[in-house]
Amino acid sequence: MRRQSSAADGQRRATVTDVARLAGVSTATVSRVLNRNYPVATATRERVEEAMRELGYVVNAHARALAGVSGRTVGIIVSEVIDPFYAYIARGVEREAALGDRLCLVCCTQGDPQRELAFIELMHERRADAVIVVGGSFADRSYTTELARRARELDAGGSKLVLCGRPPLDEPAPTASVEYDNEGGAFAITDHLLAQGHERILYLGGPPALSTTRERLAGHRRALELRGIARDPELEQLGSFSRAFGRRRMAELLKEGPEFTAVFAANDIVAAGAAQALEEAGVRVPQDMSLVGYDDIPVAQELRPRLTTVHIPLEEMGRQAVRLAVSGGDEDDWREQTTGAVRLGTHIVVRDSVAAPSKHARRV
Amino acid sequence: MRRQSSAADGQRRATVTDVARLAGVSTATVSRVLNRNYPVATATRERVEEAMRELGYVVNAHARALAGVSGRTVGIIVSEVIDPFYAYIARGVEREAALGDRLCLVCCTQGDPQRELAFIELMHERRADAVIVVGGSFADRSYTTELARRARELDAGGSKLVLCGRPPLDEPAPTASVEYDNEGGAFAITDHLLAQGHERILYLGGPPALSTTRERLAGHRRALELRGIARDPELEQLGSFSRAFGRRRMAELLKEGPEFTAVFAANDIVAAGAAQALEEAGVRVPQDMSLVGYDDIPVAQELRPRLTTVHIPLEEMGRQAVRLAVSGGDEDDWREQTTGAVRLGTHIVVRDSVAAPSKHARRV
DNA sequence: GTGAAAGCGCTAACAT
DNA sequence: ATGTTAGCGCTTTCAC
Repeated sequence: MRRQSSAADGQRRATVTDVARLAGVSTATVSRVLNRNYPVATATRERVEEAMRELGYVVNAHARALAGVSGRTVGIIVSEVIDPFYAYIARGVEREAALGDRLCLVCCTQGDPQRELAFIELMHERRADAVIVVGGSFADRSYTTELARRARELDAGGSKLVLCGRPPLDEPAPTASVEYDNEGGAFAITDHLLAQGHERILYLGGPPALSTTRERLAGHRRALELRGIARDPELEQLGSFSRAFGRRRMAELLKEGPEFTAVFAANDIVAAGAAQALEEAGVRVPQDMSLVGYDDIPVAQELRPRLTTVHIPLEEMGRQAVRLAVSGGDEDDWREQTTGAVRLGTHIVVRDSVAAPSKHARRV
Repeated sequence: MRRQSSAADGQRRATVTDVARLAGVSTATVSRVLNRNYPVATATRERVEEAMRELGYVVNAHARALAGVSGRTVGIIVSEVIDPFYAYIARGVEREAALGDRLCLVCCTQGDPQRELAFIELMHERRADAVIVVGGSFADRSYTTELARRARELDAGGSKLVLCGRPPLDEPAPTASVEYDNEGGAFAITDHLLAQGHERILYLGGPPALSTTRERLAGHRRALELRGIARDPELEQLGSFSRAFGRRRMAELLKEGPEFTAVFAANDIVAAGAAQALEEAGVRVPQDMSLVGYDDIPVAQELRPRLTTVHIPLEEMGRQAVRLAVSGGDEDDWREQTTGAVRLGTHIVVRDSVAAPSKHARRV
């Protein structure tokens, strides 16, 4: 015997057939009142609706999807939902999806590329209209190949893989992408520091292999070069994006490291950690040391002094990601291949954590 | 003609039938290698797997669900994903769901009860194994009735509605619930203030009609009573849970309001706003004014002075919510009705924002 | 305006 | 170990 319901006892949900019988009509009619996409006599409609109410009928989205209508779902894959960077993007995705009457399937990789791949597959199985992978990626050859394969499979089914906040695949593959001017933001904020007279700037944090780090570092270096400042490897202290890293490394460097008058933290979280280390070491910001971050998440405004950082239109990125992937909701596709790409701007927001370098030695 | 695919061109995804044909076996066999729940000759299995690879076959979760297997989905409804309170719970839900190979459907109500109801329906349509509604609720009669109805419908289908961080429905309904000792936490932290000698404590923020507010306020009042301190309506300044509210109302009260030596912000966000107003008014924390919050989200540690607040096991609440709802994954139900309820403890975490009231007038 | 019937892709008896 | 087949619940021609 087939298991009718997953619960302990064998209740059965009402189906269109039940509704049809009770209302004395055919299932086709029930379907028509359900979808209100076809004329149905008012009297009939009311009888059907009454029957549905009486039976506590709830349409089965799986059956509906199987019968050919879109599942109205978009998948979003982030590394961590409590990280504001991802959370804001997720919010944009959710809101835009909701506008198109879509629900979001979300999952967290916790930074594991293998999980990311597995989740893409899971969402494909669920026939998501789009699968949005968010955040930087590691430049691993076999990983990229796998990703491209998934993109092709998805595309072959009329779905789309969207890269959000990461560079396109080397390999050609049918993906859409939403980027932000990462390199430009890093360039701008470094230049801001340079303009204040800083020449020895510490770049702190960020996983070395992550695209996000590579791009920010590239912008930073370009700004240095443009002002004719030699790059000092000792001043590039990569690591991770954690608060703990920012605090620990900053403390170590303060104790025994190269000279510098400003810190460019790879993101605001790292900046928060660095700020704490600075505070604990009695180094005043910005008088003794300037500090900037990246991302402009809420903590930047909570720190004292308030953190000068680079703003990224995170929520908008999320929105664009779904717009790019789902061509106009119910309407028929207005273009052959919607394999688009958008690139949003970033800009620095000046707050209180930067000042001209102090004349005195910064070493305590 | 039926629309085979939603994309511009009419590609068709490979199905079990295609795989079966290419591998020269029956669809049953394909299904068997797919679910690895039945013996299949190694040679056959390899042939089938090869065929799948060749065809880029990806199983259709809808068809599978329709054929009787669980959709392996849990729904979670929060008011806002970027709010750490919800985000941490969501993380717990996601992680626990992932352990059972389930994906999360998440959506945001932005505080609108109507949207909440609508989302529950949507998730029911998708046959989620459980639907978890997170956060406080408004004590609206008709809303409660509707919620109870949804709970019954869900239950009738073998699914479950889980109330997470909110009190049970007045009306009897088949729901599971995960609560935290909200009243107790409020009692404890108020008592902490009282023990330091504060007698005039301002309770600031929180929507008056929200269950969360009611419970916290109740704990606050109980602590006052127990110490024989008369309650002063002027010292209960409810409002919202926003940072902006905390800042604005605090500023107003500082200018022209009742006397008080300590502030109990309804949550950490409000506390952050209040802290800013205090800072702007030149009132020092904790020397001139003590300040506490509720929730223990990251900002509490970022504020200076670090905020004394009440810790809630948010992530654990999320985990419990799914455990309660999904009885042991694949195994058959080991109990009749899993309509359980758990209540987790809260505790205050003492940091640096509280001191004994100053002898001098606090008014500036 | 409404009904009959053919699938959609998969799983699970039931045979063999 | 593998094949046959009957649904799962819905939408959608095609008739009437």
